[in-house]
Amino acid sequence: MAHWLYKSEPSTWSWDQQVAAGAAGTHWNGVRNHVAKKHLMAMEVGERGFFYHSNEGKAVVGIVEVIRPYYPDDSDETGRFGMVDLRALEALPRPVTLEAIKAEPRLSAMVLANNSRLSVQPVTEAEWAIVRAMGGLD
DNA sequence: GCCAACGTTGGC
DNA sequence: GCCAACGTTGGC
Repeated sequence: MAHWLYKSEPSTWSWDQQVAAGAAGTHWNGVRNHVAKKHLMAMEVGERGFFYHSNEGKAVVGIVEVIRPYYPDDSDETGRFGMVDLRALEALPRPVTLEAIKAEPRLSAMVLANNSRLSVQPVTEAEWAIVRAMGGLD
Protein backbone atom coordinates (compact mmCIF):
# COMPACT_ATOMS: atom_id res chain seq x y z
CA MET A 1 0.00 0.00 0.00
CA ALA A 2 1.24 3.39 -0.94
CA HIS A 3 1.65 6.25 1.45
CA TRP A 4 0.97 9.94 0.87
CA LEU A 5 1.40 13.41 2.27
CA TYR A 6 -1.30 16.07 2.15
CA LYS A 7 -0.50 19.71 2.69
CA SER A 8 -2.93 22.22 4.09
CA GLU A 9 -2.65 25.70 5.46
CA PRO A 10 -4.19 25.51 8.93
CA SER A 11 -5.95 28.84 8.33
CA THR A 12 -7.78 27.14 5.45
CA TRP A 13 -8.20 23.59 6.76
CA SER A 14 -6.48 22.44 9.93
CA TRP A 15 -5.81 19.09 11.53
CA ASP A 16 -8.25 20.02 14.31
CA GLN A 17 -10.95 20.50 11.71
CA GLN A 18 -10.04 17.18 10.10
CA VAL A 19 -10.35 15.47 13.50
CA ALA A 20 -13.66 17.21 14.12
CA ALA A 21 -14.96 15.77 10.84
CA GLY A 22 -14.71 12.37 12.51
CA ALA A 23 -15.07 8.95 10.94
CA ALA A 24 -17.24 10.31 8.13
CA GLY A 25 -14.25 12.35 6.98
CA THR A 26 -14.25 15.08 4.38
CA HIS A 27 -13.47 15.54 0.73
CA TRP A 28 -10.00 16.76 -0.04
CA ASN A 29 -11.04 19.24 -2.68
CA GLY A 30 -9.36 22.19 -4.31
CA VAL A 31 -6.42 20.40 -5.92
CA ARG A 32 -5.64 22.17 -9.20
CA ASN A 33 -2.33 20.65 -10.14
CA HIS A 34 -1.92 17.78 -12.54
CA VAL A 35 0.84 16.03 -10.64
CA ALA A 36 -1.20 16.17 -7.44
CA LYS A 37 -4.21 14.93 -9.42
CA LYS A 38 -2.21 11.96 -10.65
CA HIS A 39 -1.45 11.02 -7.04
CA LEU A 40 -5.09 11.41 -6.02
CA MET A 41 -6.13 9.11 -8.87
CA ALA A 42 -3.66 6.46 -7.73
CA MET A 43 -5.03 6.31 -4.18
CA GLU A 44 -6.91 3.31 -2.87
CA VAL A 45 -9.28 3.07 0.06
CA GLY A 46 -7.37 2.27 3.24
CA GLU A 47 -4.12 3.91 2.20
CA ARG A 48 -2.67 6.19 4.81
CA GLY A 49 -0.91 9.50 4.61
CA PHE A 50 0.60 12.32 6.60
CA PHE A 51 -1.30 15.53 7.25
CA TYR A 52 1.11 18.46 6.96
CA HIS A 53 0.54 22.03 8.09
CA SER A 54 2.13 24.47 5.66
CA ASN A 55 2.96 28.10 6.39
CA GLU A 56 1.93 28.03 10.05
CA GLY A 57 3.44 25.18 11.98
CA LYS A 58 5.28 23.67 9.02
CA ALA A 59 5.02 20.21 10.50
CA VAL A 60 3.53 16.78 9.97
CA VAL A 61 0.84 16.65 12.62
CA GLY A 62 -1.29 13.58 11.99
CA ILE A 63 -2.22 10.48 10.03
CA VAL A 64 -5.19 10.30 7.67
CA GLU A 65 -6.74 7.46 5.69
CA VAL A 66 -8.41 7.37 2.27
CA ILE A 67 -12.05 6.36 2.70
CA ARG A 68 -13.33 7.09 -0.82
CA PRO A 69 -11.33 6.88 -4.04
CA TYR A 70 -11.04 9.57 -6.70
CA TYR A 71 -14.23 11.22 -7.90
CA PRO A 72 -15.02 14.57 -9.55
CA ASP A 73 -14.42 17.75 -7.56
CA ASP A 74 -17.67 19.68 -7.91
CA SER A 75 -15.89 22.88 -6.90
CA ASP A 76 -13.94 22.67 -10.17
CA GLU A 77 -16.03 24.24 -12.87
CA THR A 78 -13.67 23.07 -15.59
CA GLY A 79 -14.41 19.45 -14.68
CA ARG A 80 -10.76 18.51 -14.98
CA PHE A 81 -9.94 17.82 -11.36
CA GLY A 82 -11.18 15.45 -8.71
CA MET A 83 -10.72 14.57 -5.08
CA VAL A 84 -10.75 11.76 -2.53
CA ASP A 85 -12.33 11.53 0.92
CA LEU A 86 -10.08 11.37 3.98
CA ARG A 87 -10.61 10.76 7.65
CA ALA A 88 -8.28 11.49 10.54
CA LEU A 89 -6.78 8.41 12.19
CA GLU A 90 -4.46 9.69 14.89
CA ALA A 91 -2.33 12.66 15.81
CA LEU A 92 1.42 12.41 16.08
CA PRO A 93 2.44 12.60 19.74
CA ARG A 94 5.17 14.98 18.61
CA PRO A 95 4.73 16.95 15.36
CA VAL A 96 7.62 16.43 12.94
CA THR A 97 8.73 19.82 11.67
CA LEU A 98 10.01 20.62 8.21
CA GLU A 99 13.22 21.67 9.92
CA ALA A 100 13.60 18.23 11.49
CA ILE A 101 12.86 16.53 8.16
CA LYS A 102 15.50 18.63 6.39
CA ALA A 103 17.99 17.85 9.16
CA GLU A 104 17.52 14.08 8.77
CA PRO A 105 19.87 12.74 6.09
CA ARG A 106 17.68 9.67 5.46
CA LEU A 107 14.87 12.04 4.41
CA SER A 108 16.96 14.11 2.01
CA ALA A 109 15.08 12.71 -1.00
CA MET A 110 11.64 13.33 0.47
CA VAL A 111 9.46 15.36 -1.88
CA LEU A 112 8.53 17.75 0.91
CA ALA A 113 12.16 18.75 1.31
CA ASN A 114 12.67 19.28 -2.42
CA ASN A 115 9.41 20.38 -4.01
CA SER A 116 7.58 22.14 -1.27
CA ARG A 117 4.89 23.42 -3.62
CA LEU A 118 3.34 20.09 -4.52
CA SER A 119 0.20 19.77 -2.40
CA VAL A 120 -0.25 15.99 -2.61
CA GLN A 121 2.93 13.96 -2.49
CA PRO A 122 3.96 10.30 -2.48
CA VAL A 123 5.87 9.06 0.56
CA THR A 124 8.12 6.01 0.37
CA GLU A 125 7.88 3.11 2.83
CA ALA A 126 11.18 4.10 4.39
CA GLU A 127 10.16 7.74 4.74
CA TRP A 128 6.84 6.68 6.23
CA ALA A 129 8.53 4.63 8.94
CA ILE A 130 11.15 7.27 9.74
CA VAL A 131 8.70 10.16 10.05
CA ARG A 132 6.29 8.06 12.13
CA ALA A 133 9.10 7.15 14.49
CA MET A 134 10.25 10.77 14.72
CA GLY A 135 6.68 11.69 15.58
CA GLY A 136 6.55 9.25 18.45
CA LEU A 137 4.51 6.47 16.85
CA ASP A 138 5.64 2.82 16.94
C1' DG B 1 6.49 41.01 3.47
C1' DC B 2 9.79 39.26 0.26
C1' DC B 3 10.98 36.41 -3.30
C1' DA B 4 12.30 31.88 -5.53
C1' DA B 5 10.17 28.13 -7.67
C1' DC B 6 6.77 26.57 -10.27
C1' DG B 7 2.48 26.33 -13.15
C1' DT B 8 -0.54 28.50 -16.38
C1' DT B 9 -1.91 31.65 -19.86
C1' DG B 10 -1.90 33.79 -24.16
C1' DG B 11 0.38 36.22 -28.04
C1' DC B 12 2.97 35.16 -31.86
C1' DG C 1 4.65 24.93 -30.14
C1' DC C 2 7.57 28.38 -27.99
C1' DC C 3 8.25 31.48 -24.43
C1' DA C 4 7.44 35.87 -21.88
C1' DA C 5 4.37 37.52 -18.57
C1' DC C 6 1.80 36.73 -14.86
C1' DG C 7 -0.24 34.47 -10.64
C1' DT C 8 0.29 31.43 -6.71
C1' DT C 9 2.53 28.84 -3.22
C1' DG C 10 5.04 28.55 0.74
C1' DG C 11 9.60 28.91 3.12
C1' DC C 12 12.19 32.31 5.17
